[in-house]
Amino acid sequence: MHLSAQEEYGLRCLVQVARRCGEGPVGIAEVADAEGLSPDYTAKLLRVLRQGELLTSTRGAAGGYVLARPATAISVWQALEILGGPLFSESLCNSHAGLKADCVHMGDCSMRSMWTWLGDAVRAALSAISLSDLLTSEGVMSQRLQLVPLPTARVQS
Amino acid sequence: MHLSAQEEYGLRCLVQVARRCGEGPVGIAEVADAEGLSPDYTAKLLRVLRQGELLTSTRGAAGGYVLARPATAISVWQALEILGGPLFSESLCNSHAGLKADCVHMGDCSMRSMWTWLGDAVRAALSAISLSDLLTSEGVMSQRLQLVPLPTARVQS
DNA sequence: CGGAAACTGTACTAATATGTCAAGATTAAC
DNA sequence: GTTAATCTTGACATATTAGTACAGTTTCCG
Repeated sequence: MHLSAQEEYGLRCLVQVARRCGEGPVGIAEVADAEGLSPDYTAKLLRVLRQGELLTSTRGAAGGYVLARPATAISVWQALEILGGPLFSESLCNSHAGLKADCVHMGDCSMRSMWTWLGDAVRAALSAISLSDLLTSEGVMSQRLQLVPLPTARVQS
Repeated sequence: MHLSAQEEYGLRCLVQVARRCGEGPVGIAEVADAEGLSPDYTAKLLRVLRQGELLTSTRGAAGGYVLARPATAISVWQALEILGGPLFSESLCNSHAGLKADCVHMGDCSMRSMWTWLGDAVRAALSAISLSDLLTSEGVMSQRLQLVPLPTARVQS
């Protein structure tokens, strides 16, 4: 269970645009420089975010990207969904059927409950964090998150 | 943020062994058949689990695998850690430095707080679910998990 | 206009993950 | 002992993901 490169870098690029909100369109070169990525790769990531309707672009000289909505109205979850898809969905069952046409557990699968539950939990957690929340320092962010109790799930046996 | 094939299939193979606990060593062919995977691939997955010390094997005729510990003493998290590594660790920063030697956010990174927090939450949640919990039906599992409140994180702005 | 700045699209190469294969090693049973 | 069943290992082929390259299009500005 890993973050993909596109999710990690894509989110960082999105935050860079958010950080410059109100200063006019942000150029690819500017974001690339701020993140230490190649302009070509940065262009690709910003393109994905634009196609996902999280950014809008203006072309031509002095062009660039701006957020499609206020930073408070874009959640980390929305960004991740566009950059890498959901943690768990019914497609996991379809794509992990092994050699068979359908997964052997299609009828009844205790793991499916677990993944669905975990996916819901992660989605809920990351939906509550907006891009604007990330425009702070690590210390402040850490403190804010500490105010939230961790999900100490305990299965009732 | 996806489950890797090794995590998904590996966990399923581990559960198959757990399910046959007490019936003597479980063969690769038996697990492969139960999961609809090729014997070769199944062998690879069981190997990883053995190297991670979740299974022990006996070689030769009538050989096979058994759990290294009782099913109640193996958590889903432990299995996932062996099969695919952690969701987030310091290595994410090192491996996502872009073109630079170090990540440009090495000093201060609000996202690092977030990933650490999420990683801790997922670890806590999956550490509380044991292999024996998965030896039930989807309906029962679903009900049990419903008793657990989802982590409805809310960042205090 | 004409040229420079800047995004767009597609194709390509490189790295990683997925899954297969074959030869080797160990044990039970006869 | 010999044989057959069974795990072990490392190398390999394939698929997916990561990242690069470059020619094309749009807009600003003189």
